[in-house]
Amino acid sequence: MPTILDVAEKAGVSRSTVSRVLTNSGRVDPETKQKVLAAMKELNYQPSQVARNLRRKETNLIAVLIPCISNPFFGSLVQGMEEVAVKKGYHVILCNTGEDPVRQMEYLQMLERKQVDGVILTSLRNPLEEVRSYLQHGPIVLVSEYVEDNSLPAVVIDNIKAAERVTEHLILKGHKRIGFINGPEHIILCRDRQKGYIQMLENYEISVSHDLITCSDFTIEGGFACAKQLLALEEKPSAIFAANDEMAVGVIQAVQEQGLRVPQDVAVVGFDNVQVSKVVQPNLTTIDQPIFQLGVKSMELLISCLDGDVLEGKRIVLEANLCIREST
Amino acid sequence: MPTILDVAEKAGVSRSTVSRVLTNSGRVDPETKQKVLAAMKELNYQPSQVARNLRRKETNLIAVLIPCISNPFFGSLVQGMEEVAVKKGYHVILCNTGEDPVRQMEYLQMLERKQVDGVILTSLRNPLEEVRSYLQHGPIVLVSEYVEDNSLPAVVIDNIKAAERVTEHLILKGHKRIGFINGPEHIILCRDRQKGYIQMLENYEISVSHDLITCSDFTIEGGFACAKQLLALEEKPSAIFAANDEMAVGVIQAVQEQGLRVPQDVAVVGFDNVQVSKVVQPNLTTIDQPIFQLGVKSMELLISCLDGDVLEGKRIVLEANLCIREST
DNA sequence: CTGAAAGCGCTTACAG
DNA sequence: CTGAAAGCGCTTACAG
Repeated sequence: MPTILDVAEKAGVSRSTVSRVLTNSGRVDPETKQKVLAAMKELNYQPSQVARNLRRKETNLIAVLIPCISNPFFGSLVQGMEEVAVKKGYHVILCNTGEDPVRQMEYLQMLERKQVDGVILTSLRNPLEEVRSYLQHGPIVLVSEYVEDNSLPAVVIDNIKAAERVTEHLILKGHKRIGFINGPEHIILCRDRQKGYIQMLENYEISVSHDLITCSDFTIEGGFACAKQLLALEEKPSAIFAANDEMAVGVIQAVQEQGLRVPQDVAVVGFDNVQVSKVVQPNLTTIDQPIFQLGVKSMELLISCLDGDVLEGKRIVLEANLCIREST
Repeated sequence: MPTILDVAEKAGVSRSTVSRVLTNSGRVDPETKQKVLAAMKELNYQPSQVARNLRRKETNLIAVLIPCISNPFFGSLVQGMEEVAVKKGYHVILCNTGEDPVRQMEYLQMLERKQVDGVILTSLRNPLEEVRSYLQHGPIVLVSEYVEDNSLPAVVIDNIKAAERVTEHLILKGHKRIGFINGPEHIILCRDRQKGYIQMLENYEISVSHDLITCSDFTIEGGFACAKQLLALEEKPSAIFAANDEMAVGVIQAVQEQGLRVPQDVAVVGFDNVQVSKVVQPNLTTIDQPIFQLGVKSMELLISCLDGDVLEGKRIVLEANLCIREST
């Protein structure tokens, strides 16, 4: 592989000069520049990114930590991030945590070892203190996740408001016994969705019944199991709100398995508006989460940090609308 | 940030020695080692990966080029790759090409610039010659894609055989007019699926009717449009085989929109066995492609190349079985 | 406008 | 078992 020195020799200049044309910095005589360019072409020269990185103390790499890339929600999120990153001269290192706190910390160490310039987190599985200690090595941005004290910048939707909308929609349709299937409770956005659900019931002076509130794992199977449990209650719910679309699909399957109809016997609402919501029969009423945009904005935010912007505690909130289809 | 020199000073040794304990190479007096370890701990030292990379001329990074990470098929594929990579001390750089040949070449340049040690490609959108010219800079492995001359190692399924199985299954169910909706024809695996379809028709001496063969883009909408076209024929097909599950979902929607039933009026088969195949009603008969395993094997193959194995032209073929459900 | 020199933070023969 | 020295391939003040 030719190095910068080979180019310099071939062009009859010093490597400083080659470097200048490489980085387009400093004044270079146009004629000299042509000679250098010609030499580079002739040798088929490509600068070593690693050497440049060591010198400049940057990597142009961003670590993106997500629970599971085979989940379409995270797929869209990462897609948004990647497009922005490439446009700005960065690349994305994909880090599947499998929700494992240990692996999350291992990936965070990439920041410390100067393997990446910054990190985007989609879920916080470790004490905030510990995560924050990595900030000395580079910026960290949260997406679809945030911390109450705003000590880390975040890009989110208003999950409380979204869940309120869903609940109000069901109430206005005449439902009073509304089941709720939440995701894992350690996730703040799940707690928010539950808050919104409860808040809106209270707004309409509907008593909150705790046997109607269940909790699962964001999978079809999980939603199915919770729905069976809810449908086995003395006083069955006439509507079920699941905290994501996959679980809502499981709910529909459980309802139909009991010989009941959606929405006539049980109305169902999901959350996210991923592809399955338009495939399942009946099509799912859901919250249209701007997944791709969440990815875009989070990467833009991170890169603006890297460019020197200070935005401790900045929180960007995107709009998420209710998308009414056949299941309610 | 502390460097190796800071550690050396604190421990009262040379940086060579620190480096030796860092890399666990060469003989180091146990006592000296303890001193060094203690100094590292005290300074909270982490070696710079970039400096090590420059010196060792490796990056421990793999570029994975895929058309679109928000597609669950590629999500599962990448998940398999990432797990293997991390286990072996590598990280994955995610490269979304959007099927754009120009972007594909740009990403390939990462190999030349020594930003990555190797590349995995899921689709070849550029002349083989050009892609092969990058081999001088590092290994390239294909997955779910291959080249006829085996000049690049590949991990695949036997798409001809799989399509034959599908077609035979339909024939044995009594179907004689079987529509086929293929993916983009420039993709070799699509050409193979079509070959299998035609081959099996010929085996059973069923004439191949070219108005029954259509071609689309692997999306639900694309499958829907092709199905409408097929269903508008004078002699309608009694079964439709789509080259992936998304298009098969579109087929089911088109059939049902016409007031026809699946499978009684039109049987439908997909390909891949992704999540939607179990959500759509009726559940889809499909080819169960070992997606995650394709990812695993391709990364293992690439890393074995990096470890020095020579495997030009190696082709690994995984099993893919027919998964019969309600749509046939 | 251009070059000589130092330095980014490691690793690795080579001596001892 | 340990250290001094060279070097990976760039970039960047500093002189001129």
